[in-house]
Amino acid sequence: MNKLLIISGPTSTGKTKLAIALAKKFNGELISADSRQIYKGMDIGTGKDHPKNIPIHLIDVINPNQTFSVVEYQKLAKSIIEEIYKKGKLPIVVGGTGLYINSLIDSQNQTYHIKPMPILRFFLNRLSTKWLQKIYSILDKKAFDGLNNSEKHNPHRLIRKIEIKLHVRTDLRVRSTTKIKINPLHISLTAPNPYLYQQIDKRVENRIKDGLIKEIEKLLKKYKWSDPGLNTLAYKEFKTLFVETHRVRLKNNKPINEDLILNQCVQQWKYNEHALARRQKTWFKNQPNIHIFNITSTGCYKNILYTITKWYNTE
RNA sequence: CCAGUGGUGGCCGAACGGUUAGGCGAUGGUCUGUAAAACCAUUUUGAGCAGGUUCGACUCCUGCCCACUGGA
Repeated sequence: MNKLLIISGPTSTGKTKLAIALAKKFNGELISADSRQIYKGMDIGTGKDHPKNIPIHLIDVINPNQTFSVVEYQKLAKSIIEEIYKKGKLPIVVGGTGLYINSLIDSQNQTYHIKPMPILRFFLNRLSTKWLQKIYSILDKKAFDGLNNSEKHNPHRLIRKIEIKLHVRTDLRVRSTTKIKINPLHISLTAPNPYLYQQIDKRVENRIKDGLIKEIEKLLKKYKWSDPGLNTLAYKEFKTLFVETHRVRLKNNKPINEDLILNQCVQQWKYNEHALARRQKTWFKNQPNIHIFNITSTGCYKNILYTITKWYNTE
């Protein structure tokens, strides 16, 4: 059966490094499952720091002003996986975007075939959460009452639910997208929060040194802050810095302390990365059929290798 | 040494003579076409120190300590 190896985990646990080593060992080809590295030109901030001679699929596929979503990811990734099978190699999916990974292994019960309706979204986007709740509860009272608190207050989620409810039921028969059966192994790395935070902070500092600010300047020549790509950690935190310095340059009054603002942005960025890591941990923690390894425990990599080898050698 | 200003929960920061805002952080969680997104919950009473006024003080008064600013 077609095997699919997945390496996931929160940010800065060393997924890519591990995946590269495994690709060499098992004759594999890498596919990124990273919702940010798909953007071209966002290199330092999203950490595309793997060796140049190792190709990874699904990095640099769109521009920061283009929208992208799981469904596009699913389509692209699936076709790449099939090609890799044709070559007789092992596809290795590596990344921290849990939703993207799930779209590859758990393809049942999905509403992905229901397309977004831009006009509808345009209107719903300017309504308050209260109104969205009202609309959804009118459309489907039972489903609305069944929502938990967090979903009830989440405008994004409510809009999509309304969209699904309103969609014209033409293609209700879900065309089965899975032509091939796969046998996945999901390996996920983790580490205690204090350790992760330390790694994250270190990496953040390095990215500043590597010229992140220059990269942002370059991006801003072509793109706007409101473009989807720029709503990303490592970029969005610096919006105040750029907006402030720009404003001051225009008015030319009261020199501001740029270093101070820069430091504040960097601190905010670190905090946001911490929160991201936490969210990723709670996501992966609850996935079925996942093998989680703590990278700070002894024999971790040996155990991973053992698990993979066992799976790799079965039919 | 004198004067002014100020000392609030892990941090920032309000209001107020009588149920202590809010933000950040931290922690746990939600999730199926924006996911590095968006969202939920928990962090329940602390006022520099010592007194005093008051039925009641974080809030008013006195002394001391500390910080910052200005003056000698």
